[in-house]
Amino acid sequence: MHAFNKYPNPSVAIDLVVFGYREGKLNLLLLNRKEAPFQHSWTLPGAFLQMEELFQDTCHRILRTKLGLERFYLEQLYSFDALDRDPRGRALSVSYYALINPASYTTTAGAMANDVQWFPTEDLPPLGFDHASIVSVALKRLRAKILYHPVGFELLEEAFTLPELHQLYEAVLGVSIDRRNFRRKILESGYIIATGQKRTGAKNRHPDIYQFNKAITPHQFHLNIS
Amino acid sequence: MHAFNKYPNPSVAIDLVVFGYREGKLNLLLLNRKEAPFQHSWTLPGAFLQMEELFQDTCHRILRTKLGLERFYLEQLYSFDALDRDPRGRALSVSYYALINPASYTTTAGAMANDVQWFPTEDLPPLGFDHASIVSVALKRLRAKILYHPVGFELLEEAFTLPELHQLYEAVLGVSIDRRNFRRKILESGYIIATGQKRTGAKNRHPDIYQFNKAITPHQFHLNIS
DNA sequence: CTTAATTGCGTTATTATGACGCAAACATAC
DNA sequence: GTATGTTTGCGTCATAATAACGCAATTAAG
Repeated sequence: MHAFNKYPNPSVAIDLVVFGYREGKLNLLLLNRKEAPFQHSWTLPGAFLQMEELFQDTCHRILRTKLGLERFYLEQLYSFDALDRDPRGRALSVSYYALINPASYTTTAGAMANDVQWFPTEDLPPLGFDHASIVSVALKRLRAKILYHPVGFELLEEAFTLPELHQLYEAVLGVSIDRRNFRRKILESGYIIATGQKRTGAKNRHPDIYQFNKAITPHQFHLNIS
Repeated sequence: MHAFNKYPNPSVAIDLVVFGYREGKLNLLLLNRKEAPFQHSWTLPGAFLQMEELFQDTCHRILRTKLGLERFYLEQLYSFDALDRDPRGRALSVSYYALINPASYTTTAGAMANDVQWFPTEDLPPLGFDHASIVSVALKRLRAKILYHPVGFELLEEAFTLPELHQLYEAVLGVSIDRRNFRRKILESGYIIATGQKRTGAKNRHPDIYQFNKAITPHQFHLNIS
């Protein structure tokens, strides 16, 4: 496999915006770079696209090998092209975003895992390269997507309660949503099914445990947050 | 400007899905290739990204120089990465879609303009490369976008009537929309303003002429087609 | 001055939404 | 066992949005 046009080609990086929901807040997995440029700066985990790789292959390489993540939702975000986005020379970034459940993430599994840390999205450190713009686009995309498509579940355990899902939506969107109307909308969508079990332990009423309904045909629902 | 990572880099093509509204139908501008690969096949107009170019620069180069288009709406669509999408070797495609008003397009202005032709989207010829998938993604995007964002106007003249806009929406979405409810929704959105003039010539009642309201603050409207 | 077609405006039944009330469930304290 | 404080689950109701129409005004042609 080889490139073929007579002009020189830019480098192509794949950068990942990895979202996780922790302690009631939307978090981002950032990497502390060990080498220049942006040494000791926080950046999005990424890698250069290899000649034989699909974008998804590179994403999997980063998520699995470098970070030690096995289960994730992955979607292409946007491609970035600023001429000066990498001080080493011309480098495009084809960026993806991933949704993971942090509980299934052991921080020691991957090659980079020790240099990686969760940050709440509302309290991010300065980011190297143009990664702040990438994060901004990713947040906008996630907030738009979660209103109409069933992606919230990707950030939770397989079994979850409606109050948990409700708090997740409030954290992601940054607004407060009426608990009872939220329940009605989500249940009417058919995307979640009760398991019959209840989450025990709390000192108040034990909420029902639900699961994502994999059997349902994909469709939009409308959460209509104003 | 130069690439810098130690591995060879893939070629990066920019491919354009150019939409136009002609004779009551949504059309696509396709290019008949003069050289291999896919000689004599219809393809999306495109070019290779040059080292100093932004994606938009390449898009403008294609639209202005090659096709002779001056006014257009342009938005990044998606990036494509199949290993075999170009028989010459590894080539990514960062694709954009453009909305233009075909009436403002003289088919002789650009370098490629003579090899270019409009095709209704529901009757496309076989396309070279992976351009059929790109078109499919573009159609999906346009149909989703036109429901909530004011992009329909980009396909019409500056001055247009509500029946024209109505037919455009029906053509793009491929569904029939109640004329009177459509009028109400669009007018309530505030995105169009009456000029006070009427389109003359028809043998029936002359419809009012409207313009896109550039002064309005961007917001979503909900056309809610089911 | 009809006729046929299209535009613009309006009505109404139905549905969806937002803002709540309230009892059931649970652990803890008494 | 009973009371208390808190959260969950279910339901109500006024209001807004929607879908499905009716109908008169407007125009050129007959």
